[in-house]
Amino acid sequence: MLKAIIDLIKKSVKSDINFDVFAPENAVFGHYSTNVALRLAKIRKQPPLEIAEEIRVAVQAVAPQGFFEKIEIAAPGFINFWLSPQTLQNELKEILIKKERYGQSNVKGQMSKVLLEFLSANPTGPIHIGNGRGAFLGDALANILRFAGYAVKTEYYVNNARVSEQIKNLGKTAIGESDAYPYVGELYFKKNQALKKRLGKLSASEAGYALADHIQKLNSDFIKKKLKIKFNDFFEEESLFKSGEVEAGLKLLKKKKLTYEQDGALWFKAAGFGDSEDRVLVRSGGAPTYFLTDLAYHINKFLKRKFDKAINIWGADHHGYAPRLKFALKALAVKEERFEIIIAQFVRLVRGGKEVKMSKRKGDIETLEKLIDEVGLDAARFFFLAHTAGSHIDFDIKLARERSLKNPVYYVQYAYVRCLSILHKIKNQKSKIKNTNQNLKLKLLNTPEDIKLIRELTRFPEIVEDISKNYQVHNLVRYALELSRNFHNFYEKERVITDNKDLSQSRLALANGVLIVLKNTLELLGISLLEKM
RNA sequence: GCGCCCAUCGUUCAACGGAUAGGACAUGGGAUUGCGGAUCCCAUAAUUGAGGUUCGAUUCCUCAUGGGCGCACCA
Repeated sequence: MLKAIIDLIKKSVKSDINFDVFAPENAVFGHYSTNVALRLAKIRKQPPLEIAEEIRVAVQAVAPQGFFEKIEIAAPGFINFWLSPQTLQNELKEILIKKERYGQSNVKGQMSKVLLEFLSANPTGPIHIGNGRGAFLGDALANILRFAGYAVKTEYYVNNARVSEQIKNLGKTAIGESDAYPYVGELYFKKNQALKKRLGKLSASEAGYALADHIQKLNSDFIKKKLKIKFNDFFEEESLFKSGEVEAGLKLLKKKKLTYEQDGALWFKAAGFGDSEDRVLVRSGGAPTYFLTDLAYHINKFLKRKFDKAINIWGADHHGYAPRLKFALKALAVKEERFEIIIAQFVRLVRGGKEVKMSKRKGDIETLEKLIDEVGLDAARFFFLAHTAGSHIDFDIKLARERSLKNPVYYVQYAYVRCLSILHKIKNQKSKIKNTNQNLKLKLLNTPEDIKLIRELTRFPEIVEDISKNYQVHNLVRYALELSRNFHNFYEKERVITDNKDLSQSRLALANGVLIVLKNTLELLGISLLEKM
């Protein structure tokens, strides 16, 4: 379809034009629609409806016999396409053959090696609810990108540099010289007096480093066992000092004449690359800033490990920092399209309609662990993944608990269980219906419910492909809900097990298709597949 | 003061610049003799305001209003 359209355009227009082929939200406009005639109208100085008709004829000429049910033209100039039942039935066959590979693709050529960094909570305290958003988003996005054919590594950056202010302050807190992190005693020393004793003998910097190590171990353990998120690597900031990469990074910047000294500090000429002001790399006391080590970290990502692309998921409180790093990488000739920062807006915590103000006073931290204990991992994960990263969302803890049984995640899981239940029933009945792809009479799947359900299944690869480009993971959550709805609807109106053996056989194939796609979807999202509920 | 993000049914979230703005929760009705009722069907209900660009604007631009977050030789 695209080919016919593009060929036609090439013949008639010299300049490039942008047009879309999309699946309309409203089913009355067909399975696919295009606005190409509208876009072409001005260039060709011709009425859109006339162009649309021309394209319709051209598409029909190259389409295989019976591929489309119909192609209609609608004012002001859309061309709407309906796939024939036969086309859809063939696609169902594809699903049954490809199974868990259905929707998978291979990215060839450039930009296929991707580093996805996310979560990266400071090792100065527990992981809180706000971190949850980036955590689930990163994990699901990694799954989706891998499925779409990218070679993805996931990484968690541990900010544990001995020389950093935060580690020193953490250390001071540990040895009783500060109360910068007032919850430390309650959370980490109360049940571990030995740790407190051990740290008490150390300098602030060493105590901070050791405590950060202890905290990070607890956090990593939580991530692995309770969040069920696996990282390929935990990359330690401190390691950049040990390896000499911080020094090397500094040398590189100096060599490129991107630095200067002023007020005893070393500055990076960020303003020259579009930043609002220059930035400090080395403080007047001689200590490197976070910016310098972070830059060394990104030099490591791009120049040492040679990732084609680095995607960072950050909380909204870091958005002001993003331009600095972007401009610095630009100065080092790292192409802009190789670096992507996804800003996840804050989650506003609400309890029974009232905002919960996060405070560092002890016992007042809304940890992600507490939330998961209250509402369950699947429900929490589904909630966070359901919204686009840019929106400011409210999380009502009270409501989440009260309504945990009404969480939409169960709607999806129930669809899966229901589907599975039918297949088990057939198996147990030792019926004559066989679970096989041989001699299927898929043309029997011709009721509106059959067609609608198959069509929904065939959207899966398109959704995955879109997300691999726009990173809008919430679209897959919405798809999971829509597919489930379609299945529940189908279930009410049609039967899988009927008196007609051939029809039953075909419907069984359809149920298998639903199971396959639903499984693929939930696995990408990281939502559990339940056998029964 | 400057910058980034957000504003959509009662509530909470969707909608690559496309056609009749979609779902969930809440509210009000309805669905029993067959595959699991954690389901299905129906109804009520929304684009913050004022301009602009466009064949077409919830979407882009300007201003206003109201929120979130930044603006360190913290991370």
